[in-house]
Amino acid sequence: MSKKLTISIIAKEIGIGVETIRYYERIGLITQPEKPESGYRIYDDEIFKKLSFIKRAKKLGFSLNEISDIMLIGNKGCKETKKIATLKLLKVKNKINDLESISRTLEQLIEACDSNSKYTGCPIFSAISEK
Amino acid sequence: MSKKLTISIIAKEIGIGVETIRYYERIGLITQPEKPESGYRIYDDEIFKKLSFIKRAKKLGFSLNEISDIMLIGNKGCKETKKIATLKLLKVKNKINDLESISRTLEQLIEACDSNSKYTGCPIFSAISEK
DNA sequence: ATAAATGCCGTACCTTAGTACGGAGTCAAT
DNA sequence: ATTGACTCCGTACTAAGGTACGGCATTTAT
Repeated sequence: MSKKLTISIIAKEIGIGVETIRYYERIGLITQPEKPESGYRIYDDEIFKKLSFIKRAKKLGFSLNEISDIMLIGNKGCKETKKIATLKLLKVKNKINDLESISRTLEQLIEACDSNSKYTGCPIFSAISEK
Repeated sequence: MSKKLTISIIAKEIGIGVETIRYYERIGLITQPEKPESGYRIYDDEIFKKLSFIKRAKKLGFSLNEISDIMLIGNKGCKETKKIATLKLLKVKNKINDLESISRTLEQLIEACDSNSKYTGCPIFSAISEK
């Protein structure tokens, strides 16, 4: 007989924690499998697809909530899924802009530290202090 | 007599919540001012400088913990402050890279949705599904 | 003088995505 | 048969940065 797909087998295979799977079940992201009288979860192969889907979607920056929506919409609601992705893209781009502005400022300040004579205090501290 | 600098005056002036100031005091980011027998916090002008400092440092992406460190180091520990800023810059750049990769992928997927014939399902869903 | 506004404190709650724990039951191997 | 590994469940905890609440005291304005 082939090995039973217990939660730790799945977790190891996918590369996440047992508790993470239980957590996904708790929040309804995946459904709990039928359990025999022992009470142990026994999964079928579908779980690999689902957890891999979640893993890949997470890499694309989607939150578990968004992933839940995308899975519910499925393969037929392209318009809705595109909308979710478009909103996400917008948020990502805004975030990039914010971070790039921060990055530029930090670079300048660090540069100023390097070319700093000892007598004028810390350019970074001064920049944050100054009105 | 000039107005007493109560917590709500300060909060309004700086543009943060009263609870936020209390929170900053709780975590030791700023010190609670002396309180007269009434028990009310009465601030002096210094608080404006400190809260403005915090606000600006937050805009530069520093966490409250980092801000606490930077304030403690003050104007004379440029080397240390520069180190904090350099680490932050690194983290910011890494984050930007992550987000840019996500952004590119999302753009491609959204594009694929636009040029999608009705019969092939949702390119976004497919992309996340596919092994 | 009285009512409204503001203040106090401690605690709980929020978000997101998990992680940890404790006590009990079960499964696999020796 | 017993040990050790695995599983169950519910609950609490984590990070970070706050926000909200309840009950009471005080201050300010009318």
